[in-house]
Amino acid sequence: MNVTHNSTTALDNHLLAALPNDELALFQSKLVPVSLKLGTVLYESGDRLDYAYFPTTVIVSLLYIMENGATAEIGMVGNDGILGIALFMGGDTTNSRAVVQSAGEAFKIKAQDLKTEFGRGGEMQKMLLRYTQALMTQISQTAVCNRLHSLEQQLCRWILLSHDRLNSDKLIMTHDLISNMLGVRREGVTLAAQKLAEKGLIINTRGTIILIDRQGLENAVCECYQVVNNEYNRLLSRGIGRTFG
Amino acid sequence: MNVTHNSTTALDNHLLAALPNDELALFQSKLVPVSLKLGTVLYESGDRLDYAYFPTTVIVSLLYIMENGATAEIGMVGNDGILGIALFMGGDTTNSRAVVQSAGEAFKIKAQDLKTEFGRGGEMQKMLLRYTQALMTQISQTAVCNRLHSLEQQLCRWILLSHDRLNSDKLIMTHDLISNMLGVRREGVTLAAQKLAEKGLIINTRGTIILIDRQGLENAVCECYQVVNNEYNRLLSRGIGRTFG
DNA sequence: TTAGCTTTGTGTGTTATCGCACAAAGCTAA
DNA sequence: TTAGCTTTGTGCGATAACACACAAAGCTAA
Repeated sequence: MNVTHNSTTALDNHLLAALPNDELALFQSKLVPVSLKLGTVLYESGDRLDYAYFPTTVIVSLLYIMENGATAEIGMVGNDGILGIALFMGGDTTNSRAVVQSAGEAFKIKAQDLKTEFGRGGEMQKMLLRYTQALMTQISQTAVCNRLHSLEQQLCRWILLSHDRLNSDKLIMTHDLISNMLGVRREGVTLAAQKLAEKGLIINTRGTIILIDRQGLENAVCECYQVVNNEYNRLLSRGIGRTFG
Repeated sequence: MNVTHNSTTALDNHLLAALPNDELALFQSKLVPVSLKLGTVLYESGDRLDYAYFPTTVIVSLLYIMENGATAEIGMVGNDGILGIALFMGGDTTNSRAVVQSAGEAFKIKAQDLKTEFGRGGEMQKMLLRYTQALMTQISQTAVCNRLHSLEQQLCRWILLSHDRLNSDKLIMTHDLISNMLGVRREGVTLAAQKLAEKGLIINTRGTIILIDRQGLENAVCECYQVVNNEYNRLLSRGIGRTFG
């Protein structure tokens, strides 16, 4: 293969890992490993999608961008999911920007190949639809969380979501970037992160948040986190969150 | 038919109307007309779905309910859509409460019948998936709107969304109910509605909001409204919104 | 017509977040 | 080591929405 620095396998993506062996075998030749850097934009809002991506170690944020440039995250996709849902849902284009929030690896597949596989109507189709429903739950819970919960709680949620999709306790992420995800001011993130640090849950260093008390964060987070986690577990019968670290 | 008070036809639902005649013909015998009163709960969060519903004149809100009883709407479904997406997406249960926001008519279909039709993979399947994507856009836009826009703008948006799905300029709706939808205080809705009334866009009467300047509301609303409208038009090639009176 | 209920209107003080300005600290490369 | 850039910390006034309390107005049914 032409990319040698990708050390992950298709099985590192939960969706692919859940496929029956024979379906995955057929599919696997279409998968091309790619390495994605922080800040890479996989899709811009309105783009026609040429590829879908199955993350293994990369984490991608789905952002909506307003006319005035303000941004807010509607969902986060890591090794639990796929990017490019619009392909099989029928839209071909997306309304969100997909941007790499944490550098890492993924497998990409040509749009037409994914559509063909989906059209076959096998286990792959069922799984993609169940994943889409889980993502809808995540987006919905983001909507109500944005409405009803404090910034500190939402930051907890965001840190936990990231940590679940990461094999590390270090989130390489500035407050400024987080503020773009959460759709709040940078200073607001700094204040909230300070409060979490005072409680001994994280350590703030320049450009990095170090998670030191995962259980404490789970105690501090709003219910939204667990609701979404439960739904992923139920629909994909393969946990994220607690099944890590 | 055993229900005589339903004067609407399947074609009053945009999804059904968009089906090829032969597909609709096969399907139509499975559709049972129902009349739904304000406040009726079609699904409770966590319920297994026994029926799906195609609204013709009824409007249904999808609400998320928090542990402390607080509620917030994630989406609104009228004659533009269907209730019971989880059936074909594979979940069988839903995380939201579906509650009648404006009384009216709908056609219901047994869960298994909808699944069977979806499994056939015809135009019906494509249409349901495209609708689901449009609904995802609505939910996503709700998430960012909750984060970034003022209550007054959001009330505008909510009134316009309702009006689009209604053949009337009178929204029979108390401020208290609206506050549950928007996830804000009742007093907040009263204040915002007063501001809109001062601008001559609506008239507030007890239990009813009368829309008197639709264009004015469209000027006052945030971009979120039109973004969602455009996506429905694009995906379902049948407008809501401007295509009404 | 009156009593009771629902719905809307209003006042007061509190809190969370915002917007802006700028200082302090930490990296990086000449 | 220093200069310049990035990132974080902090202060302050403004604003939007909150919580609570209660008055006023509008319906409805005895």
